[in-house]
Amino acid sequence: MFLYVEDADHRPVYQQLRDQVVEAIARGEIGEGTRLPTTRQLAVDLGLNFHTVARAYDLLRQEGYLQVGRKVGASVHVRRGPPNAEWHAELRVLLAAAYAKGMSSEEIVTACREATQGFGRAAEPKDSLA
Amino acid sequence: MFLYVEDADHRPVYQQLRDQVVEAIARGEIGEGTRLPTTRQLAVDLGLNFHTVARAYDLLRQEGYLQVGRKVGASVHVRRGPPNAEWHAELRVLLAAAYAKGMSSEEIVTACREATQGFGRAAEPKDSLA
DNA sequence: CATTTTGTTATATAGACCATATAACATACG
DNA sequence: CGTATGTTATATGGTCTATATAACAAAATG
Repeated sequence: MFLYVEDADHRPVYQQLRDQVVEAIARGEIGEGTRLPTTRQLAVDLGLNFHTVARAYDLLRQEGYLQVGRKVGASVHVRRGPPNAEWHAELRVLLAAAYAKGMSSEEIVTACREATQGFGRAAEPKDSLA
Repeated sequence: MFLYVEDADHRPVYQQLRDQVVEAIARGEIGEGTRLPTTRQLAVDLGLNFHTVARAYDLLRQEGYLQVGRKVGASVHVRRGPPNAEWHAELRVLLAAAYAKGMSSEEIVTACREATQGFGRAAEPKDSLA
């Protein structure tokens, strides 16, 4: 199950869920059309309030990863497009941290390449998650 | 001046300052030994409370970018070392977001390489900032 | 058409986080 | 010894996060 709550994680819970969905899409674990658990079901599974789950789903909808509708639930439906300025700014800060600590540009690029290993397109839409 | 406050930025102010110092080190604008403005001076310059600035400096000290001492102030003194697991996790999430939106691994690596352009080692220690 | 299911909206509370404020202390320099 | 700079302490107010209760709206199902 790719959705879970890490108490030791400093990110707000809704942000953790958002990040986990994004990574699952990138790894091809879920793809176009895959349905996610309902907000109430996932809340019960993870011991959360369904508003918290709904907040994660809404963020993912705003960012263009999910399609969410009443009665039909949430499913993956990615609005493709290049990263925005904020993404580039976040990338710069993150890579700057490594460079400032002594990593070379080439080592950084290698780390980035390694980070994308494991990414892949999902073969086909799935009905639900295991 | 590489330290400023962006009201539209969603990051807490102390985090913005932290990120700006890290980027300035990576770009070679400041290097080993460079002194930063005192917490009181920078607070006045930016219209902040000096506790807020001190919080940014303390975070940078904990993460190993600055050396801070009473009366002597803060200066760049980087504790070199490979990125930690949290850095790798943040990188994965960030790159996953781009991949999920349709970017290929090669395009992502290219974006990372471009993000490191502009990085460089500072020529020599400087007394203070312009 | 009624019921059920699922997301949405509204209001409220409590705790954590953030920035500020005031005050004082501790260390180090000149 | 006075000054400068960071550190610690306590407090306040606003914002954010997660939860809680309640109800509504849309859509699917039988």
